[in-house]
This record gives sequence, structure tokens and C-alpha cells, in this order.
Amino acid sequence: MKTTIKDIAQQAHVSVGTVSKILNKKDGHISDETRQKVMAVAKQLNYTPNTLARSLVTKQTKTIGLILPDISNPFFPELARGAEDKASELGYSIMYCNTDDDVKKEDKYIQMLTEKMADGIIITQSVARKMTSERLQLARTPIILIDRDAEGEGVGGKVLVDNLMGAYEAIKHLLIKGYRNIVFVAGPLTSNTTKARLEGYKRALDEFKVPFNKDYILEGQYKSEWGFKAVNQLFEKKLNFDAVFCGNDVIAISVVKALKDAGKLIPEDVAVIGYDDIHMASLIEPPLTTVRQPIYEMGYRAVEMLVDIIENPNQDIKERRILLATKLIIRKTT
Amino acid sequence: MKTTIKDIAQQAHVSVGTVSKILNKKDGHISDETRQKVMAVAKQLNYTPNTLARSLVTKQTKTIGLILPDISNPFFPELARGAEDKASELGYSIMYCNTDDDVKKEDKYIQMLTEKMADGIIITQSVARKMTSERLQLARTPIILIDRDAEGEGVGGKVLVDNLMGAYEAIKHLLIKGYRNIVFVAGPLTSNTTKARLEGYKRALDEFKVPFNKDYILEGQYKSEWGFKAVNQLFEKKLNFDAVFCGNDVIAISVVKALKDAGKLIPEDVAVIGYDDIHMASLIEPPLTTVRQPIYEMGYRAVEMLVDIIENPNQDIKERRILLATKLIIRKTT
DNA sequence: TGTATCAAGGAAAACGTTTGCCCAAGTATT
DNA sequence: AATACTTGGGCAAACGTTTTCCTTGATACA
Repeated sequence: MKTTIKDIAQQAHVSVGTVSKILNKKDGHISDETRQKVMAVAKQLNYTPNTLARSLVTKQTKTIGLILPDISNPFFPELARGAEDKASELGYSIMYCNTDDDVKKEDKYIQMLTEKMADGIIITQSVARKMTSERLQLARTPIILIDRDAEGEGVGGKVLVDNLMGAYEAIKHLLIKGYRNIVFVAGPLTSNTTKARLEGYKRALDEFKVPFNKDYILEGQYKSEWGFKAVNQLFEKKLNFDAVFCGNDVIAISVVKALKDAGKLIPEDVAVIGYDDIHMASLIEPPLTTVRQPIYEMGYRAVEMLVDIIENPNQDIKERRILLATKLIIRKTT
Repeated sequence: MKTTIKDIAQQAHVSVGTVSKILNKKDGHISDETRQKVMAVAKQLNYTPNTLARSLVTKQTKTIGLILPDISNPFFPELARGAEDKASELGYSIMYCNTDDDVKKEDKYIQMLTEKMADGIIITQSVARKMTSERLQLARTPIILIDRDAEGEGVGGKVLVDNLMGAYEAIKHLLIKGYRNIVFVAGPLTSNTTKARLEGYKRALDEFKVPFNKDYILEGQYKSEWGFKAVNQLFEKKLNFDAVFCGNDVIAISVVKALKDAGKLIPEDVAVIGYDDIHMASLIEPPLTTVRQPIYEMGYRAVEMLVDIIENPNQDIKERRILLATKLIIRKTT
């Protein structure tokens, strides 16, 4: 049997309340003698608290849920890492969940996390659906949106990246370099992230008086396979293009691969630009020009924000929103 | 306030015990009428159980801890994914922890997990230290070792990969292809994983009567930078080599990069072979020959084993050990 | 001398469940 | 008619903590 506070109390001939006070350093009214006795017994019995019981009375579990689409997508481990580092620093632990962008799973996990009494939730939603009050009723717990924006009253806060500017700068860079027929191999257009990037894309085009052609917008998934498929589509459509702007680096890497396999020279025949700046981006041939996102920092800041909400509940803040800047990393594919 | 079982009891005019029995489908002795009434009230009040309280009495949290060196190393997300998928299937959730191969952090997390009453722990240990009884006393909970082996009584089980054979086959392949001066850019030699691979390396050499030269063994970390450093060392030492066997794909990818930057042709001048078969391995130029590990399956099987131990505690099994096979994936770097 | 203050620590309720035991009434068996 | 099950459901302990309020004795103060 694990030793409990009761065992300590018995052996030290004091009451459980006293033991609890001492162990929690609320020992203003305890003599040095008893304190030391209790501490000694605790150590000897190898006591570790049962946080379940503690949480039951204190109403906090020091646990936060992290709901992500898919940890095997290289974008998310870094985000998770940032979250875990900050959480650990603040004394919280992280429960993690993969949704595969499946709304059902999202709901299931939110449910699970509320049952486990998580103090808060950080989520990258699959689609930009509203956080309905119904859902929030389910999770009577602060929620932070991360990476992907969505409407919704009742969301505790948001940590986002300025996708409009990120895309704008990327496209502007291509335009300055003289590319004019720029394909956008995008993620799902249901996502606000994608929408914002499309905005940026259009804005840059506008500025350079290049007409927008919606045939150049290809909608797909944030997955490696999509890169190959997209290039196929381009060739099938016999589209005349000289640059490809990709929804993320994973897509970009497979686009580069597919283009090279088709005999294209990069960047001479066609330029490629990615998004994220995952580690691998600099290692492919040629090294990938990309829009760097502060991924680690997003995770880190999200936890920071969430814990602030958890621990200072009645601050009068209308909206919490962190918008992080991207940075264009110019390598050799443009 | 969240609604509790008590609220339901009041509104339905029954006792809390009855509600509990109904909600848990232990309603052999309950009339249809009351059951339906209780269910209706529960739904109407939007009840979700508080698993803290439940766990306190049932002594199980349906939570397992996953302790890994670093989730941003592409090997581990896939393992984590396998673990999470199986866990979710079995009704468990996962708490995850990054140690950065720091023994202190390992202990801290084990402590944390026992305090949170995790039902079991899966760990990739940083170094092959024994699971001392002291440590197991801390964690009075089943522990599964995954990926990296270590001695120790009291370990609940192990899920490993046959690293000796994996390395053996890789080296044999190189030898058959005619390469003779084979460098091993290894991970830390304190790890049993590395040791086993070194065994395999030697065995293959032996079989082909190629003398072993310990200058060809370079010890480092399982990180991308190590690949670059290792190649530098090779050139500095002016070592005559025609093949490089790498401790993992991340290293291999940077080795390929470094070699190409130095003007070497791959595989004509020097062959490179990796380990893991991460997704990126097939996307670099030239596509990487590598030893595929069933990473996802390791995570999956570890959870399977752990939950079996948790739920059937008094089986009389002396040792649980799963040794998974690797597979040589031949691409274009050899 | 009487009273207020203070230090040290105990008692017990509370947190939200589960579960073993008990009881009452009805039904079946002898 | 007496006994034995069965059905339906209540009671209360237990899980391991925290925390509020009390009690007791001692000391200080007027």
C-alpha cells in the first residue's frame, strides 16, 4: 500500500490536519519539534501525496489538455514541446490528444478532458467552426485557440500567427524576383489560416497589378501526399506556372521532389516557397525558401496565457489575442 | 457549478447510490422506470462524471505516462502516435513528458506521474541505468521500457527492436555492394541500442573477413548537428572511407547533405545508410537507404502490454519482452 | 485577579464517487 | 401458513486530502 497522510499522522502521534499543514508549509502555528518529527516520518515512509484527493478538494488538477490534429506532422511536435516546457516550468502537466482533424474526436477529447478535470485546454481546431456555447458548456474550462483562428464567444484567448502578412511577404518576394504565374498549393479553404494566406496572396498580386486567376489556387490537405498530387494536377491541367507557394514545408518538400522528378530545374524553371520552416527545410536540395513560423513560441505562449487565465480568473480583460509575426527565410528555391 | 451525482439524485428523488449504479450500468436491480427517469435528469442537467472522485475510490485513473527524450525528434512523434492510438482505443489517456535525456527530469516525471496516480508508465530511458528498487519504490506502478533496453528487476516489460540484426543486415548489404571502409556514425555508446548495433556491425565485418578498425566508430548524439560534425571529423582525420552507417535518419540526412556539400557523389564516392525510415528519408536526394524500424508499432504494442499488466495484475509471467524486427529499405544512397 | 491574546494542534466537514450491506415488500415454494 | 427467494433501492463507509473552526493552556496586560 502507498503510504498516506494518515500513516504519517499515526506514527508521528499528531492529527492528519497537522500533517497536511506541515507538508504544505502552512505551518505558522506548528512547533519546530513537531514539524521536524513529521517531516522525518514522511521521509522515512517515503510519502508521496495523492494528487487526486488533493484536487478533489482544491478544485484544480494542474493539468492542461493539448488537442492537436496529428503529432506526427512535424509542425506539431515543436508546438507541443514549447507547450510542455512552459507547462513544466509552471508546475503543470500536459495531456495530449490527436484528432486527425476529426470533429468527433475533438469533441470526445474535450469531453474526456473535462471529466478528468483538466484546468484548461489548448486546441488547434480542425475546422473553423464556432465554439458554440453548447460545446463550452461541455467544457466548463478555459480554452485557448492556437494556430487556427475561429469565431466564438467564450473562448479564453487565441495565439495566432499573422498568416496574411506571412503569405503577402512570400508572394511579394516572388514577384520582385520576377515570377508572375504563382500557384498556391493550399490547405483546406475551410480553415481561417488558409483564408488569411489567400488574402495575403491576393494583396501582393494587387500591389503588383498582376491579375488574380483562381485556377492557380489548389485546395488540399496539409500532408506530404498532397504535394505530389498537386503537381500532378498542375501538369494535367497544362497550367503555365513559374512558382509554387505551398501551405507548409511538408507539402513544399514533396512539391520540390515531384518537380525535380519531372525534370524541372529549381529555381530556374520554377520557384518553390514553403511555410513553417521545419528543420528539414534547410536540408533538402536545394534548401527551401520558406516563411518561418515561431512554432515553439506559440506553444509556449499559449500555455503562459492559459495558466494566467486559470490562476487569475477574474481579470477584466475583454479579449486575449497574441498575433506572432512570421519571417521570410530566403534560401535557394527562389 | 458542475452538476454532480447528488444533483441528479435530488431531482430524480432517488439516492446517490442508485444514480451511480444506473450510470455505471450496474443496474441489475433497478426498475426500468427509475432508470429512465435518472437518465433523463442526467441528460437534462448535462452531467459529466468527475473522474477524480471516481479514481479515488476505484484506484485507477485510466491514465498512462509516456516519458520520452524529445518529442521534436521525428522518431518519437510516431511512437507517441502509436501509443496514443492504442491507448485511446482501450479507454486510456496519455500524459506526456520530455526529458531531453536528462536523468533528473526522468526522475521528476516519474515522481509526478506517481503523484497523479498514473496506472502505468512507458519510458525511453536516457541511459541504460538499472531500474533500481529505490526508483520503483517511488513509482509503485508498472513500467514498460521501450526502444532502449536496460537491466533491472521489477520492470514490467520491454518492447524493443532487434538492433543487432538491423545493423548486421545494413552492413552486410554494404559489404555485398563492395564497400569496405565503413564508418559508423553512432549515438551514445552508453546506450544498449548503440551497443547492439555495434555488435551487428562487427558480426557482419567478421563474416566478410574485414578487419575491425575502431577509428571508424564515431560516438555522438542522435541529433542532426552530429551528422555535420561527424563528417567534419572524418575529413579532418583524413580517414579513407567509402560508406557511412548512421545511428538514425536525422543524422544520415545531414551526413548526406554535408557530403554533397563537400563535393562527394552519393553513392558513387560514398554510400550512406540510415536508421528508422522516417518519412523524410524517401524525400531527400538521393532517397535514403535505411533500416526501417516499426516505430508506430512499438508505441502501440507498449501500450497494449502495459494495459494488459494493469488490468490483469496477477498473471504468472516471468518476463514480458517483445522484440520487433527491422527491415532494410534499399533506395539510392548505396 | 481577571481578562485578553496567542501559540499549538485537534476535530470534523467537505470534495464526488463507488460499493457492500441492509431492508422492505412482493412472489414463489413447501 | 410458514419459509425462502427476488426485486428495488436506500444507507453509509470509504478513498486521501484540505481547511475552517475549536479547544486548551500559557502568557501578557491592566
